[in-house]
Amino acid sequence: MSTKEREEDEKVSLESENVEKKSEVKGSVVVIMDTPERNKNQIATPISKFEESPFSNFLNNLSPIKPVKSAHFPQSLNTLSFGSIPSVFTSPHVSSVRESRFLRRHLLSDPSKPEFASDDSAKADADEGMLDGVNNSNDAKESFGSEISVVEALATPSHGSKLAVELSRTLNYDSPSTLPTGNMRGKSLAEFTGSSVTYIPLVQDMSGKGLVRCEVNMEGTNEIDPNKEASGCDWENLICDATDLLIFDSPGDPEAFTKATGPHFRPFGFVSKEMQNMQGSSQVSTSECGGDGSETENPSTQPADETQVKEYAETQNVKPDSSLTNDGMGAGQSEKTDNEMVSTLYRGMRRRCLVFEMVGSRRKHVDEGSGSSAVQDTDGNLACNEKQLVPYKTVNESSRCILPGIGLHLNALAASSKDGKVVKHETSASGKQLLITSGSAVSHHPSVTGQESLKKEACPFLSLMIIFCSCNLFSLYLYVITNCFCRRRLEPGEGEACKRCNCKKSKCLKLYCECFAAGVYCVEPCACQDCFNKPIHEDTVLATRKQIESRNPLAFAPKVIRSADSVSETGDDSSKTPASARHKRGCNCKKSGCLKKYCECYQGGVGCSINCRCEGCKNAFGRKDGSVFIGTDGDAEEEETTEAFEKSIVDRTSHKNILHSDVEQNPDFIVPATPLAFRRPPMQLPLSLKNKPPRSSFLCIGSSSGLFAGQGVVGRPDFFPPQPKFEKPFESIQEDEMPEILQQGGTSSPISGIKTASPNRKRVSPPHCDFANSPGRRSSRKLILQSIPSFPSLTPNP
DNA sequence: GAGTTTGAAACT
DNA sequence: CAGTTTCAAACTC
Repeated sequence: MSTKEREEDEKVSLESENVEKKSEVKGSVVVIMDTPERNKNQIATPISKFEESPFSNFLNNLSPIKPVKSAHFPQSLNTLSFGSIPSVFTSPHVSSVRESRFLRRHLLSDPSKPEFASDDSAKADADEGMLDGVNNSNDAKESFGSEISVVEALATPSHGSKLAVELSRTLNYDSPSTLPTGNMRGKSLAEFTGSSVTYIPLVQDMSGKGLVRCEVNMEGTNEIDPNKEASGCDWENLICDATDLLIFDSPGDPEAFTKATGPHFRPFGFVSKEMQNMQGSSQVSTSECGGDGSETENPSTQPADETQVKEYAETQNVKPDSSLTNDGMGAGQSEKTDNEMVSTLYRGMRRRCLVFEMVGSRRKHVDEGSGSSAVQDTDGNLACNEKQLVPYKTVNESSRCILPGIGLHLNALAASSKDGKVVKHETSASGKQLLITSGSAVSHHPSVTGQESLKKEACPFLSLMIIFCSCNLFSLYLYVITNCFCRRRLEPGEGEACKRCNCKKSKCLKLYCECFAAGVYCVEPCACQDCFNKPIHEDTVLATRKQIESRNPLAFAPKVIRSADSVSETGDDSSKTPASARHKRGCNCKKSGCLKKYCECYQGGVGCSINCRCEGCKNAFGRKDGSVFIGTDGDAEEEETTEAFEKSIVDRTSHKNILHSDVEQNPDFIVPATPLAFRRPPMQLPLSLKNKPPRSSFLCIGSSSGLFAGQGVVGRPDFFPPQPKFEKPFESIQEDEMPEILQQGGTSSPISGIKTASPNRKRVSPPHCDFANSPGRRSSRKLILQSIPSFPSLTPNP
């Protein structure tokens, strides 16, 4: 080519660039993008325009962050952030409500609407922005769920967190892929990366870390990921936590929740499960099941699809996900592009995993390329990411499936719960402690594998949060933080509660399996053989479950029914009710005298009842003949004990704490937590039946508390027999997550009848935490959850 | 950790 | 519904 030709070409390119710039500025979808390089160059101009905008100034003023290049900043905001930002702040309510609807939407919207985004940014309020945000949040949630595949889950978890994740992801990862549709995409990598990069600085700045990196990225890097990852800001932790909280808290929309939590939960998605998963995850970044959690959610749901899609995308350069791009990508796409495309695709395919996948892909790039400094940033983070990636890449489907994202989350929790120290470790390592400082912090672990990656992504999110906080969203921010604390506290207890089975012949598809019976998937800690109780085999699990339920509709209902009138945990009430609890079916003990855990009544911490056919009943909680007080009717005594017990509880800041203490006193206590897990009742199950097991982790929490209160009152105080296995799950979780409504909600479950009987029904309606109140009410939780957003009224209402 | 006991779950 | 078998947890050593 002669120089002349070159010049001409350059001219052409410049023109095209200008066109692009204009289009970008306008937010038009169609942008002519050629090569990444050009894009890089191009980025500057458009940005400059924005720099001067009042909005950008506003941002600059608001946040301590000082964009290395202000120009970038605005742009990033336009493309990425603002579309997504709203989502973050859109209170959980919004997310919960709208998530399902918009999940896919944001992909489209974001890309197409730079303007839109900008407008949104300008107007924090814009509904559209909120919606998009929601959409983003959805994705984030999902992804988050996978990571969390931690906790959500406190499962679940595990909703809100996803929002944050989503947000971050959209900002960081999504933006590149999603922003502009069509041509944008082709070129986008460069630009997007640029934009994303620009965005990153903001986040990093927030953390005070990586301006340099940002710049580096800006200059040349196609690899957004490294930077982003590298950005390991303190905020990450916060975000993660927040996300977790959000996730868990916002069970509101069942669908959204389901999506967010992931398919896993549908069948069993129990809170307890999540908890377990979380624990596992934290412990195991490497472990297949637990560790995978972060990755897993999607895998479980669509492992095969993912891989296939990914391969397809890579080989074909085709974007499987139509939503992502209208136009094909540029012919000369870099691998990154492909990867991102793929990731994007994944996103469409499986939302939750996206984040992780994204990370993985990026990481992949990084690995391929010279090790990016970014990675170094936080060893822990990196390690985590790698771990995630490894499983993701190498691990076959099964391994991935093992842990749904949520599951991972839960595992993390569990781990944390098990070993609070461990959790702390993680948190400390990442420097996340900001929020976690509280002693309860334990929980945070969820972060470990999945979370960290998420966290990194979240950084942008945080920055945005900060900005918005300034905009009267601060309250929301605080709320998130608060939730984080709460959540974490719970986690420990919950995590411990995780059930572990040792099934060898039942394939964990029979009620012999505690995990299955509890409505949770088996996790790493389980020593089961030929286990089918995993997200991978979701269909099988569901089918089996249905079958069992067809025989016995109450098969998965809590074995111990408590009809406590409980009062609010806060417990001022004298009414703290005694809880009357009984075993659903009664025991049939003949040799144990109902004094050992062989006896389900005893195990459940309840006395034997008329329903029992036991012989020589000596149940410490109450004999069949009623000689011992127990639960059912002897309110007076019970109340006293109960009150005392509750007092102790009340003193404790959170239920978790309670659990902790209880656990300490009585190790067994922990166990129950797992069962909670029913984060979600089996999807298809009729509400009436399914409701009982508190489906959502949140629910479980609430319910658990209720149960807890009831039980605690009755049996525990003095002699702690074994903690009721059944109820533990519920107990562990409690927390604020359960809105009263939920509790009150319906008593569709068979149990309800009993509950109603309880003496003190007076429900004071403490704001949140009434879980304790009505064990029975839980049954209808499912419905309630749907209708009610987990997040109370926090509504930030910007 | 292996073996025994126990009672629920599953089967007939 | 009752009897038997299977199963895995709980328990013991």
